[in-house]
Parts: sequence; C-alpha cells; structure tokens
Amino acid sequence: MHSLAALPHRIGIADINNAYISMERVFQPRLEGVPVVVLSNNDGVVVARSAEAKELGVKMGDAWFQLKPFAEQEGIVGLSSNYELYANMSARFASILRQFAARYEVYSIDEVWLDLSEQRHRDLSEYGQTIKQRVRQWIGLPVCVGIGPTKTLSKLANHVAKKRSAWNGVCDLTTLDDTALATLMAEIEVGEVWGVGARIAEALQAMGIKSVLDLRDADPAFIRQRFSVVLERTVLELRGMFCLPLVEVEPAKQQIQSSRSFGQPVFRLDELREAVTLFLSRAAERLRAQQSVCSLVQVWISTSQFRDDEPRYSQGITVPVASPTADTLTLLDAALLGLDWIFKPGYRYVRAGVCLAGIMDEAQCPQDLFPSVEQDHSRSAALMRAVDAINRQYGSGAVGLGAAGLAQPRRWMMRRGNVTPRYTTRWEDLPVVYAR
DNA sequence: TCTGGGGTCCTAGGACCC
DNA sequence: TCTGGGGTCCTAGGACCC
Repeated sequence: MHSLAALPHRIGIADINNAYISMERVFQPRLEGVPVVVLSNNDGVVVARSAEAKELGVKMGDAWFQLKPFAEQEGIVGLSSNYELYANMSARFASILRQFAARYEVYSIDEVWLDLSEQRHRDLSEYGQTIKQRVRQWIGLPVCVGIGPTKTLSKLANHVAKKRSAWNGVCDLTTLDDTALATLMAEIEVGEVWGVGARIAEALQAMGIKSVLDLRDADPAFIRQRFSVVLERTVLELRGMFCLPLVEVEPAKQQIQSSRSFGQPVFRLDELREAVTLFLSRAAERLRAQQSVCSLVQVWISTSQFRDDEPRYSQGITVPVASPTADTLTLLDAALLGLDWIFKPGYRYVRAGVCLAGIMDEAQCPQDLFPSVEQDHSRSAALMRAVDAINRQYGSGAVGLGAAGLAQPRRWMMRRGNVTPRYTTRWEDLPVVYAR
C-alpha cells in the first residue's frame, strides 16, 4: 500500500451540516442552540435533527406523534418540512461551490463534489477552509469539507471532518501517512462507509470485517463473489483506486415518481382520483422540464401497513399510452383508467402514487404518422408550455387541473402543523427586518 | 388519529430473436 | 434423427443513497 498523497486524483465533497435545520436557522436565529427537528410530509417522522436534538436521543425516523410529549417536555421544536425553502437554499449553495472547481457534481440537496485534482499541489486543507468560510459568510450555512483520492475516501474524510473537531471542519486524508491513515480507519465502523448500508454492514461484521480498515484490506475478489461488484468497487476505492468519476451533466431521469401519504384516510374513488390527478400533474411537469416523453404510467394505492386491525389492500398497475407523450391530459387518462381498475371499495386508503416510466428524450421519440386531433403534439405541447411557464413565474400550483379539487382542503392533502415561511421564493413570505 | 419520498444500480430469470 | 448458443429486452427484487 503506497501513500495516498502519490495518487493523481483529488476529490472534495462539501456537505451542509444538519442541512434542513441549518437552513431554517438562517431565517430564525432564535433556533440557534435549541433542539430542533424537521418532520417528513404529514408531520410523520423525524427526517433531520439538530445536534441538540441528537443529544437528547431523538433518532431519524422517530414518529412525531410518539415523540411529541417528550418534545414538549424537553423544549424540542418540531418543524414541518419546507422543501421550497430547502431547494432554493440548496441551489444557492451549489452556485457558490462551483466557483471553486471547473468540474463539479451536484450530488444531493446538501452535497456537492468538486474535482480538485488540478489543484492538488496547493494546500487543499486551506482551500477547504476557504470554501467553508465563504458558504458561511454568503448564505449562512455551516459545511464540512472532505478530500481524498476517490469519492469513497472523500466521503470518509467528510465523516471525519464532521465527527472530529480537531480537523476544524475540513479533512484531507492525503495529508496522513500510512500508519496514521490505518489507525484512523481502524477506529471507524464499517457501516460508516459510503455504499455499506445496514444489511451489508451486518453481514460484513458477522464475518469479522468490522472496521473501515478491515474492509479496505479484504480480498476484492472474495467481496465480489460474496456480495457484488458494487461492494468490490468500494473496497478498491478505499485503497485509493479511482473507480467512480464525477457525473457532471445530470442525466435525464429514467423514472419520475410522485406520491404522498394522505393527511386523513380516504375511502372514496373520487377522492383518490383527485389525489392521483395532482400527483400525475406534478410528475408530468418534471417530465417536460427534462424534455422527455414517457410511454408507461404506473399508479398504485395502498392501505396502512401499520394497522393490524383492518383489512389491507395494496395494488398497482402499469398502463401503456398509445404513443409516448408528456401531455398531462393524455397521461392522466391512463392513470385514472388504471386507478378505476385497481380500486376496491371498503378499504381505508392512506397512500397513493404515480410513476412515469418508459422515459425517452422527446427529440428521439417516434412520431405518429397520422396523429389524431386529441393527440396533436404541437397543440398539447404549446398548452403544456404555457401552464409550466405560469407555474414557474407565479409559484407551483398557480395553474392546475380542476379535477385535482384544490378549491377546498381535502382529506388527502398533507398536514403541516408548523411550517415556516418560504422566505426566498415567495414575495409574500419575504422576511421583514425592523430597523429603528 | 398519527409511522417519508424520490431516486440509482445490479442481478437473476424468462421471453424472444437469429 | 436432430433440440445450440449468444444476444437483447423486460421485470421483479434487493441493496444502496440522501
């Protein structure tokens, strides 16, 4: 094993600490130092925790209705999720990060990868500090930076930067000699490695591979045979072999889902039709945003999986459309046809969803030789473009299908008991500062 | 009463084609 | 009397990620 410093690549990853919590705190400084959690849709479960909440023992996925008494007792603030705010803050974060490298990959709502290989002769720890400080200064978000010769090692470095304060939020693993690196890897559990989930961690531990070091030094051929080629690549990446390049252009989605659990259980077909109409409208909008069309519409409905005292029913169906399209009304016909087919009365439905599949680029989609009037692509495309433009300008949901029944609140709509304003994307929610 | 949502990749097996 | 082999596509299931 030769030193990491000699390897050619330098991959950096910047990751926002407790992303959703930190984004809320930018606009509500009173939440600094306070235990805060952000909840999933319907205020169902905890999806983000502040450090103070973690210290109080709150876990990811804890159900809010169970946690609530404890939260009130301990002063834990529970916020409904505000994805419009998070998405906008995420875009600002990414736009700062891309100033630091010519090649980058926006990996998730709170992570950006940078290719720092060309800058490997400079002091990358210092460079990482500059990144950290600029994000903090410009948009008020705390980040940690991890650097290594591969994606997997940079993620490990990021983990170290987060957990060990001695690194001051930035960890470059290539600054360590082999002994120090091995010592560090021996101290970290194998389950912390990017690509090793709960199942595989358990299986690895059962065969004596307990630390990151154990996995790095495992036989790749054995790992491939016993697990998969995916985990073999993880082993190689831990050794410094560059296997996973940055994905610079975002590839078009191969499937687009839209689903929700309902605010209240739903029994009637017409209510399910309203929900499916809204879900499909959203999915079709995303389909058009990536200039794609699709040929398959999947729709599914489900009762609660947590109730043992009621009959369960969960069914989905895939409906093909006559020719690939991104037209909401055509896709909706397919979705509602499928829904009518799978609906059975007498059940207490708590979830529904649609998924668009068979996705292809609209430019390479075969055109009908004799399109019927209803399927006239140019006419429907013009209408859809207009709808999308209005929703972009005036906010999502400004124009929708009447069938989605948005006039009054509906049982299936999600509950959001404590949602903060959309400070950065709605004029009416603009924060007000009182100056004297 | 109340338990998230949206993705990816890999593999295995079957259908089908030449 | 003979019944291969290689390839693609599709689907379902299982693992992972954030």
